Amino acid sequence: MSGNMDDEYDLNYFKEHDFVRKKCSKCGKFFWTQDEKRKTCGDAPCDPYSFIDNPMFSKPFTISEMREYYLSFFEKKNHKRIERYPVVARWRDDIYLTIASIADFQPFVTSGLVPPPANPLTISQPCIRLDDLDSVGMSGRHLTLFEMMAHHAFNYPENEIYWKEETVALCDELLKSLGIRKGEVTYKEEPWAGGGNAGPCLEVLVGGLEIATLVFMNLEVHPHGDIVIKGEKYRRMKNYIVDTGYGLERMVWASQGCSTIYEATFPHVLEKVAEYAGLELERAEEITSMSARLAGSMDLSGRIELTKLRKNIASEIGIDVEELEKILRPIELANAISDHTRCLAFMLGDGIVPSNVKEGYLARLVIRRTLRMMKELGISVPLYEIVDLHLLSLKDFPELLEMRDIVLEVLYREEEKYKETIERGRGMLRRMLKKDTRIGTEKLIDMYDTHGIPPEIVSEVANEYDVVVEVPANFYSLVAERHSREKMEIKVFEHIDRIRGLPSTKRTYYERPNDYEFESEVLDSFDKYVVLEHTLFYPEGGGQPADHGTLRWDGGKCEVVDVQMYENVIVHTVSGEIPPKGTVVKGVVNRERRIALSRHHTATHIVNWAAKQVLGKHVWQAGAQKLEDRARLDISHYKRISEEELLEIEKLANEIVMEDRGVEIFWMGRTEAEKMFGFSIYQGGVPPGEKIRIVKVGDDVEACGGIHCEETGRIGPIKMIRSERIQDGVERLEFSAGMAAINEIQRRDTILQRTSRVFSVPIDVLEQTANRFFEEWKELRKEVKRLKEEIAELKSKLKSPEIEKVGGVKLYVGIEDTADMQEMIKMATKLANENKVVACEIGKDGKTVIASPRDTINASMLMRELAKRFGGGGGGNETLAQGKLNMIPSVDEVKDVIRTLLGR
RNA sequence: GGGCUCGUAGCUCAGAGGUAGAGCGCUACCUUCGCAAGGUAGAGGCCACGGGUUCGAAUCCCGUCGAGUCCA
Repeated sequence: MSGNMDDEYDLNYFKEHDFVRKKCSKCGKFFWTQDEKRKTCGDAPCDPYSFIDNPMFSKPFTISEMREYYLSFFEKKNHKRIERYPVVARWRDDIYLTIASIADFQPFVTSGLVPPPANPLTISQPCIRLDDLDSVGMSGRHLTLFEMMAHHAFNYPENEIYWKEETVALCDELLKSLGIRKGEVTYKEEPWAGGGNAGPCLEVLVGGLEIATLVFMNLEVHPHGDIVIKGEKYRRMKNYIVDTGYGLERMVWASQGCSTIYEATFPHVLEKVAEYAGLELERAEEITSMSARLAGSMDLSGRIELTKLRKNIASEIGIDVEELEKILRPIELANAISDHTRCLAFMLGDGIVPSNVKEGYLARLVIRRTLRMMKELGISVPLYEIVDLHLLSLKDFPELLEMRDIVLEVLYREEEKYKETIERGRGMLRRMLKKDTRIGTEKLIDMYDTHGIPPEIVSEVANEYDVVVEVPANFYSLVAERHSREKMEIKVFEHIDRIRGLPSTKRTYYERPNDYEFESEVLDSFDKYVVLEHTLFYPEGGGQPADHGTLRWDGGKCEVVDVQMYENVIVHTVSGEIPPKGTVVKGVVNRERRIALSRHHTATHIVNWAAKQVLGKHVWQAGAQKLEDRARLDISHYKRISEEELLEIEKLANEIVMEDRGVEIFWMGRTEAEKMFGFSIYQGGVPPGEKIRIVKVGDDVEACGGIHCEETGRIGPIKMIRSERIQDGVERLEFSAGMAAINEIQRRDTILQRTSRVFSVPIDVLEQTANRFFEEWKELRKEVKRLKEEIAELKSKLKSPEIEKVGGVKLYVGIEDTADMQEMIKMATKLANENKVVACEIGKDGKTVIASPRDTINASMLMRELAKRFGGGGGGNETLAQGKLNMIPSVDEVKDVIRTLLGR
């Protein structure tokens, strides 16, 4: 760490309020305190918790009370209260979940590009962090979901709101007002870095607990930076940000002085969960409290520390580790279950659909983890009931309750699905164990990786067969090894450096969406690329493919086959000769293609909206692609879309078309747009920049850079083609719009017409006719099979007299005129089985079947010998062989082959 | 986005180039006062679909559709 950070903390506020800077006698870090006698920094593991059974504040607070107290405190201090953001970070493409309050304002507000929604502001932001999953429930202080209360000030060179002095003063005043006594707060110096930014930071410690972090973000990663933190070079930013984070649940915990944060945060759910599990929490109160206190003084990360923790606590209390484990484990599980279900209430309530991809996978991870723990604890009520307890009690978040029906159904389905997976796995294991009683590491990994069966289940089933399974300690890293990452190739334009010197291309396609011809100067041209001063050609983006067309100039012409935008420079890829630099070219955009693409684009917005109406608010665009003849829209949804729903979506979409609504397109400040329309504007990803382009189609509002129809009526008909499940939890809708829809409808109609002609029936009865034919065909097939057997029976009886003896074996050779393979097999096997005859049936086309009784002649060898002699191929087993001969042998020739075979 | 599995009787699955199978369930009969159970016989298969390789494909290869699962 660079030494020049030290004076960052030398604040007047500290000096004026009797704070002194000290060096922790244990960890050696510096901290500020009003307590002359204090030697340690106040943080774990240097100090133990002192607030348990000894509340830090003047009165106990509930979550609601503390949140309101905090927010109104800062409101009184001229901060604007801001509504919370969703826990799924839709406005960002670098993280799935909201992990901190500052995440709400990254990257555009923090970089200075976009003004904040208010300045300064205060917020209580629910955040989800899944990195410490293993500690949740055990440590007494880890939660998957917590509320980060914060006040933020965004300072610019020309406009400073406030900085370190005021931030610390506000913090100190807040804590004083809560009843903290002088000398009980320490401010520990701890430089902070993360996400490309860094800065000095003070950790606020009370009673051994870190309740807040005051970050002064003023550095950014830079290759020539002069400040080094954690091995990275940073430099000062022009703007600097007060990024505070107060742990709501921790403050409530400190105010109550109960054993764990779980008791402070969701006491009612915890009680219920204990009740479901038949636990009596009071009886273990003393041990829990002791354990929590000790856990506080430990830095928990990873398994090893946890076992160490157990040992310490056990020796402290004076019982052995197993005994302690038995008492603590169920309580820890109850804690974790209560926590995870609260996390799920927010995840699903904010619209995450469990899936095997993206944020949906994280939701599934939490769901399955919870189910496993519920099973271990012997809870038989369904998962959704526990989540429902949270939904009903989270009165400060009525928006979650609005999603209740969907959330509960999703959870019900997930639980059923998981049960099925486990059941299937058990079946597989039982079958496996019947054959092979060894289960190696390889098999274990395979079961988990391929079928999702965790090692616990494998051991459990193996125990039924008295098979001991050894689970390697590094099991999950072995799984990870299997997925050794292949690096994705990021396509970078090869001539990017040449392009960088050029001015941004003027994009006239936005102003003149109905023009297809223009003239412009060639700013640069090389290889097969052309850059113009301005262009009507739309570059690929937002799921809309590039325009095609032609460029003409004095003495030349070329086809535009692709258009891309690199750093605001639009590059036309052409085939044919290229216009020389400096010439003026006439560009003509392919009109049909452009119209088809824009129809599909506008239609995509409408279909997305319609799908939300029909399926629910959790529906979110997961990707989209427009083509000339159709468009694809991927949406998040937790079950298959039924035929009826698809028709309903189609109807709704076409209604919007027929209402012929105007499509409004305008540019708007990002923050303002988010405020006005919500985060649902980011359906197709997050566009960069301060101003974003808003496209309103009917009631659908999205940030979108695409080219659209001016009225919905211009889209023409929208025809849903099909829905497809592309991932678990992601449905793809395929549809055509405009002329493409007409083509699709006509294509389908033609198929119907022709098919009904095949059956000579009207279209109306086509389905029942096809059904009838299929049923009859199946009947006839059975009938034919029965008849063939009957024929074979009869024929084989007739053949008995023709049997003759060759070299000690009875032989029948028949040349069949009409029989097919199946029939010949039946005849031959009958002769072989009932009359102990080597039967050789040869069809007119050379297809041959040989059946031989055991201990006579190997049918397969005979077949191969015949094939060798007469051309063709074939084989089989000892008693039955099939094949095809190119020349049909006479009976005598067959006998001859048999004689030589027997002679050997 | 990437990887790995799997689609065979109503259900659970075996078969892994050579005549499509087992258990449960179903139907009928036998046994019983009746039920449970047992015995006997039987029905029930576009082996997901479309191509290819082969004398021959449920089986091997490619594609499509459907399902499961792990990783990011």
